Amino acid sequence: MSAPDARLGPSDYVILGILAAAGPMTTYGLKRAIASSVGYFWPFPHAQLYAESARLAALGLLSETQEGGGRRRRVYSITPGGRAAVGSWLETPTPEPAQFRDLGLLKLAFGSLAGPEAVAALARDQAAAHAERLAAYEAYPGYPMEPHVRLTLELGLRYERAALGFWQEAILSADIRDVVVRESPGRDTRAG
Amino acid sequence: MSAPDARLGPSDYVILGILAAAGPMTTYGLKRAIASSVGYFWPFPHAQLYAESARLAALGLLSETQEGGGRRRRVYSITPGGRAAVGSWLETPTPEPAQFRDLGLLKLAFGSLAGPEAVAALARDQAAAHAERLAAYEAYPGYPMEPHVRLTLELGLRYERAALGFWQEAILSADIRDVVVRESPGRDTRAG
DNA sequence: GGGTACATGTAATCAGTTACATGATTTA
DNA sequence: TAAATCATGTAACTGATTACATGTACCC
Repeated sequence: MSAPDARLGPSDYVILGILAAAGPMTTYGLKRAIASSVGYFWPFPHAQLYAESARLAALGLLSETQEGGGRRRRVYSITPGGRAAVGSWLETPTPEPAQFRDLGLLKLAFGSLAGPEAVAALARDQAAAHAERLAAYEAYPGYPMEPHVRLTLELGLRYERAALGFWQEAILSADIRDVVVRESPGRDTRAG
Repeated sequence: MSAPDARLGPSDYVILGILAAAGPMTTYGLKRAIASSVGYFWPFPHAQLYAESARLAALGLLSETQEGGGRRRRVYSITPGGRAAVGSWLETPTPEPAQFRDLGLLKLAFGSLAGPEAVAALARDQAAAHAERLAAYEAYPGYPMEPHVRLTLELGLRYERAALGFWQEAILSADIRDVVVRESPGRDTRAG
């Protein structure tokens, strides 16, 4: 059935998924649609959209038409091939672990190079930042949101709460290693 | 004092930080040192080390010497300039929010395109994967680990626990949106 | 009618990844 | 001593980010 499966990356599936779910739109439309859905946790700078969607069109997974009017913007829609590609992607398992890139955490790892003062300042900073994000998450409007997307937000919330708690404990403990010490004795590894 | 501050990225600070903390080593040594510290959450493919550390040497932040023996491996050590760079990096605040790239979450966001069956399968998958990682984290040896690094692991643990709980609830609920529904009543959307 | 914010796009660069290649060391 | 594994490195490519440039709408 001639699947033209040149390797697609996650970003490609974001584009395909949005178009499959919400119908044809311009590149700018894509930008907004992404920003209001997976954009919360999957960064996607708009410049990339142009390259990426052109490539998908070349692969036959999108079809591209130009507007007639003054500025001839491109409008993309998904082809049956594209739809099939998202579908099978959604159904294949996802072995790769999630990766989180946290600059604060990175700095913490090198805390021994800075004084305890600097580490404490870092903790205060990070706690504040996470509190702010948490508040922003909680403030999102509930109504016009696709349920699955809302779910992803729920996990985002939990991550933020975990981070906030972590950094707050780090603040409270004069010596930072108390965070772990306090955790260790009572911790039964119930992961089994 | 002529700080040659060509923009440094996080990866650069990883290299500088390791060398500052643990003394001179070969590129391969760096690879291992990274793997056993921040490598848990900050992926750093070894191929990048060669390019990156050469660049840092060119900037005068590292000094590079060749071994005399059969294979003339490069040994890097940090210069005073390099040490200063890490130091000031550690002391400047970190405004950028952490970003987590989670393929499972991305698929969940597009759950409406797949059947509830597929979403349920996804949830089962993800729960299993996170449980496994959680177990791996908990199994790390405690003793020879630098306390700050251990702390980062602690946050990693909490993230994994949050994710595990999330996906487990998703499994349990026949209809996936229950995860949110159950959360909602207690949560007053205080966004005004 | 000029400023400001939103919309639309290109180009250059940089970081990250994959793939490959080969040398050294251990082990069966 | 052959196979396997660990160590070391290069090259090519793809994806992500930055910077810029310009167009259009609205608002004062």
